[in-house]
Amino acid sequence: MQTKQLTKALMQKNAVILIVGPTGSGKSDVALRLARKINGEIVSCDSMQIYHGMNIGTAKPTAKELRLVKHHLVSIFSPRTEYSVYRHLTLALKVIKQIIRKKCIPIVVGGSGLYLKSLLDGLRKQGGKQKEIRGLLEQAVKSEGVGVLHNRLVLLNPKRAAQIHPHDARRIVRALEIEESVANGKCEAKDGFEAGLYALGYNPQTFGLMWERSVLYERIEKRVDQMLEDGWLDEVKQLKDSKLSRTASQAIGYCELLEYLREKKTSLETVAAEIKKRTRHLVKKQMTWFRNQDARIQWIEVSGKNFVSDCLNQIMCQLVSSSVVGV
RNA sequence: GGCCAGGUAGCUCAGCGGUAGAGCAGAGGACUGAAAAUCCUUGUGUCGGCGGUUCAAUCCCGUCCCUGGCCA
Repeated sequence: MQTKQLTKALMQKNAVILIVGPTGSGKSDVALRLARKINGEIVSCDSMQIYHGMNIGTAKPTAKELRLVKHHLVSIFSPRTEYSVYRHLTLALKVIKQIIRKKCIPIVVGGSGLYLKSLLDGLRKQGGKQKEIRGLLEQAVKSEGVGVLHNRLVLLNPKRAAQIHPHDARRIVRALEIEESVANGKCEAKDGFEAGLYALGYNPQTFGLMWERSVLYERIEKRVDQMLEDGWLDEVKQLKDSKLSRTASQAIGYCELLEYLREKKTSLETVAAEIKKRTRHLVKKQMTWFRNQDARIQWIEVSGKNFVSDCLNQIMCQLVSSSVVGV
């Protein structure tokens, strides 16, 4: 099958290709090659790459790569803004629609599990962050303890309470925030649903890149060193005066490097080790998520130097066979 | 060479006459508007070697080895 035909077939089927996997798995490289081959545009599904000024540490595609293929939802917000799953879902859906209208194939790339899941399956409409209510609840966690709040949730919404561990303050606060904002009439009852790709009639094809963990760990450690060599510290210096939002400040490495710049209490080596550690934790968490959360992912075992080409071939084969068979 | 302090889980260290425990790392898991976040589960290791005292020694005594500090 010619790639032109494939593109056409994919378009007719309303296909959206998704490439997922842990950080450092090479998703972006594979996606870039695929996009060039089948006339695709890339939609980032990454909670940190949406911030401009945070490039090296979030492993964004290079300027050259960004020029080569159209990328969406990369560097579109200031690190001072808060971001959320919901916001990402609405933006991503909009962008995907536009790409298809242009007769291109959307290729979603990312490692943020929840973002991917919400994009595929949608999100319950339950009202956004209620600043005052959440603030009070967070106070209450400090003064009364999580246990008290969990008990309150048990009374208000026993079903939800049963799903959340009594120590998980963050989720308990959010759940109570929803209950209370509905009770206060601050938002509508929460039975609506924000549809995802499946419900909207798209045809998602999800591929996952899976490495042997120890090999991926090695890649990641090298990558952190490389980022520092590439001037990550200078990038962080630029951010020094702009207060990172609650969400942006969660990005691995940025807070650590800012602290290092502020008061050189430890060596850069120690900071680098800490960054590597957090990244390893991330990889592990992502692997757990993808392994258990979504059975629809078509896994591709990755290894070796030519993994980008190998992956690309496998994905092309799968796409061809699925459009011939007619998924 | 002398004196002192140490040698306990992969790492940092608690402990103490009845054969051990925390934090971190590692592993597994959860996940519905902060997700690169948040939370849960999981610890047998010649307690440096060898001798001795004791019913019993990681713990006391002797000795040897190793590490750090101070004095020569």
